[in-house]
Amino acid sequence: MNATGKYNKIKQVPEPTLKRLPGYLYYLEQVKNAGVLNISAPAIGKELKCDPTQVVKDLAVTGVKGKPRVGYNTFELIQALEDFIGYNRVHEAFLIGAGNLGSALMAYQQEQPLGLKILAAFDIDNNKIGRNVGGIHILDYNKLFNLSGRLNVRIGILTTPNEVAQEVAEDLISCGVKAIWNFTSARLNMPSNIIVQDTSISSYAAVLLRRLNDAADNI
Amino acid sequence: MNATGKYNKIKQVPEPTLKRLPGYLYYLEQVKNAGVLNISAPAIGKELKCDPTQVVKDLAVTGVKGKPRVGYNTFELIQALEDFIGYNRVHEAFLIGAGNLGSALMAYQQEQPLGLKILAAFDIDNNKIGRNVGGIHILDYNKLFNLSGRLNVRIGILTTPNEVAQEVAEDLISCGVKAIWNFTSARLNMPSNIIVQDTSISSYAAVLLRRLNDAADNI
DNA sequence: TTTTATTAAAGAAATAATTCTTTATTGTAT
DNA sequence: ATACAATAAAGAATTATTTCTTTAATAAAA
Repeated sequence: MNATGKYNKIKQVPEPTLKRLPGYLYYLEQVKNAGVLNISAPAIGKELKCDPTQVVKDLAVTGVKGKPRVGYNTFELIQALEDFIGYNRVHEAFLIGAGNLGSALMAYQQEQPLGLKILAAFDIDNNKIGRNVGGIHILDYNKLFNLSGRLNVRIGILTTPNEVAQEVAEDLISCGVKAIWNFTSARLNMPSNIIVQDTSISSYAAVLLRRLNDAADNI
Repeated sequence: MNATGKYNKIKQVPEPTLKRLPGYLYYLEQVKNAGVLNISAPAIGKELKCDPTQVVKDLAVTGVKGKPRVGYNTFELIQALEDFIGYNRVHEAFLIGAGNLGSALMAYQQEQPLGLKILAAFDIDNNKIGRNVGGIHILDYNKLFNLSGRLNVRIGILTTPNEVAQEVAEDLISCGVKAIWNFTSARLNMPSNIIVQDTSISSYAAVLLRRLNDAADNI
């Protein structure tokens, strides 16, 4: 039962749509900076090389209404997309595993906002502990439990070696984390109420390599 | 017309399947190291928390045949997966943009093989040029054209700022690159014969944030 | 040897996502 | 004013992907 008092089916927005939203946002920022007040779905579709009706459907998830012959209000659309994704709220996160990938993410979020604020990073390597990457301190992993008791961090970023991924993920949820952004290749075994977002770089590499191979086969 | 002399529909393997393959491979390596000679689809499915028939369908793309009541030969399956993805061939790549993300990828591929060999990285920043990350030299971007003339590199990894992504991508294809692994948020405008693999970190962040928000709505 | 349980493989059904079609709206031009 | 063209929105059809069902094969047990 939700706030409206009705049992309504939770119609989750499809993942492909969600993934396209930051792309629209990036383009719309450009458009806004160019001083364009209104933009139509066909115009967006043409620029982003995708179907205009798909643009309309994707943008509809934000609830913003466009006007025929005018399009959407650029500013309103940007605002709505940011709201919908969650960029206008503060999402605090811990990062575990300050290796290459972890450090990169810490540095990256400085220049490219991802909508989350990494409060601290944790590692077990004494060479890393105490250092600072992208404004984020790397702390001893043992301090995770103590620190999470005081803060209410709901997002854990997992950039550890594959071997310890499951173990660390379990630690994170025992610290109150509700969503895990998993960059390892390990498939995590988590309770159903925990959100796991797998982002395996090697998966993308595999797709690329295979597609290249397909192309070579069909010359 | 292909090698068999028949016009057969190029049935591309679905992207979701391709993305799952490295996961199987990672798990199978573990299993092999544990000395297990045969493994069944239900066993894999149970461990990886996915449908056993999907495992069967996914593995079928490699052409490996399993035996009823026995499963698949672990070694044969690993070999076939590596072959199918393309890990057993050398895929040379150039990386453009040795910033945070680019450097991370260079360092990362040392410890976590992605099936490709980054021959060199390029940047326009004099502070980066001449340095070495993960065994890869960072060269002046102007040298790209000269170097690509001598080497036959088919993969370009794009980790530049969004603003120059399109321009650099065009340079890459004029250098003979056939596939672009695009880490920027820019939507690239490329000829249809060029393979573009978009891997936007912010897309994943967006999905995670939204799902977390969905969960909060339904408490 | 015969039965039984397990499993891969192939096909069917269901679901999810995209693309296509129609309708209604609205600003612009006549 | 009136007609026209462009466009958002809603729904239908198509396509892709996943899940379910059936079948056939095979090793192990009786």
